[in-house]
Amino acid sequence: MKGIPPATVQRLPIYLRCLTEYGEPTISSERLAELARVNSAKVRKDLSFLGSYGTRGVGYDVDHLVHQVGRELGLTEDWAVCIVGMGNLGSALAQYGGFGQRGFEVLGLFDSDPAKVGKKVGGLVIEPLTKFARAVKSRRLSIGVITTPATGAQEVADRMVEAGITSILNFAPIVLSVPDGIDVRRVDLSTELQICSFYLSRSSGKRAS
Amino acid sequence: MKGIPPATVQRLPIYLRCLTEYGEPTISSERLAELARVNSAKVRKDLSFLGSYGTRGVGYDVDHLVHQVGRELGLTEDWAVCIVGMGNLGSALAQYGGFGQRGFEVLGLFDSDPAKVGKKVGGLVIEPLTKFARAVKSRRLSIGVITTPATGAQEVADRMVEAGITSILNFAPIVLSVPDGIDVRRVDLSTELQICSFYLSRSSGKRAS
DNA sequence: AACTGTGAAGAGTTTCACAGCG
DNA sequence: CGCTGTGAAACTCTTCACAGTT
Repeated sequence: MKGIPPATVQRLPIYLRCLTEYGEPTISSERLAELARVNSAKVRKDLSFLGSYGTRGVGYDVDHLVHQVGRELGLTEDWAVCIVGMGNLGSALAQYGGFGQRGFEVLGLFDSDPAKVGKKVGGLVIEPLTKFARAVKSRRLSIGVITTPATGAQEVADRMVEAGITSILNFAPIVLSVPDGIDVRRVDLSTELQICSFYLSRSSGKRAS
Repeated sequence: MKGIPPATVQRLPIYLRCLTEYGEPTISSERLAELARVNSAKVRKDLSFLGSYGTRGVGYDVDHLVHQVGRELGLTEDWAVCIVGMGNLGSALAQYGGFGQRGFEVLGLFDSDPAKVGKKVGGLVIEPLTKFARAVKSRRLSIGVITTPATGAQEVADRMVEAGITSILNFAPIVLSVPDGIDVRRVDLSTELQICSFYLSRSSGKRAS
């Protein structure tokens, strides 16, 4: 009875954000589409995968929809996040509010550099990688964020997989090799820049995604 | 005589990275596919959009291919990048090596907070936003990176567009509204986390990208 | 009357499978 | 023989258009 298309999953977080920021009690697909900058048919089709939560002639009840989308995204549970690699980017993310948001909590910061271990970042003490596997178990860490340099990222990923983490957010500029069943999301600055460059050099800025 | 599909453009930077890290003089589509973790037919089709740069029975000349892909991505030109919003993330990006890489140079750091203006980050002095428009012109800044909080991001985007920037990389958790012809790429941590959450809660980690 | 939910058409993307070249 | 380049098939995603509901 399941099977939400990946393309839809990618948009659900955007809808959720637009909805939580919206002031009124109900919203039409047209209005939500405008806020999320997509086509209104897409909104309706996307939402229809979650069930029939709209009212014809009226629209969607915002609170109810927020609840349903959040539930679908698994945000009723709280996910424990760890960050490995406490350079500038790792530290920035550790302090970033986006985590503290609904559904996520940073419960571990790790670095292999002894000089960094023991320092405090955003209320947490940086731990050595040797403590990683045990921490994953005891704190039930389930999302691993990799912010190491490219060198070392694969090794960190291997350790994560071995420790039982199945969901990895990779900021290192490298394509990670992981077993089936592990979900890796790549957030890659230089890739994005190069795509900017492509469309810039055509000087006919079409495209988004 | 042009028209590289968006899906292909997204993958070119990955191929480029794999190629530059590869040690041997030639590479087969099979091998490159393995490194980039995609299907080999996809590699061949993608590369065929650039022209026929392979040799049947042999594979692709790595150096030649690096050159062609780089050219296609517009990396022969050097793009001037500016970062607006010098909090933790902005500072981290300013110091991030990924920029200095081939094709990009950070030539402006801006913040509206007078307390930050004048400080030095990664060799550049933070400037007030009031100097932004002039700097875009004089330094030919062409890629704008937004690392402000969600509040203020839209205003920064408006200023960028007005100043003549047509390519924006947005790290703020908000959907920007910009005129046609402006290319906005979103890099959104909380969105990615929520997608992680979705696949985690199904506990059957299928998917990538 | 207003707006949802959805079949069906259309566009884009991936994969297959193999002809054709080196 | 090995590997590219590519038509064609399969699949996914988007958009249209409208029947159906409140």
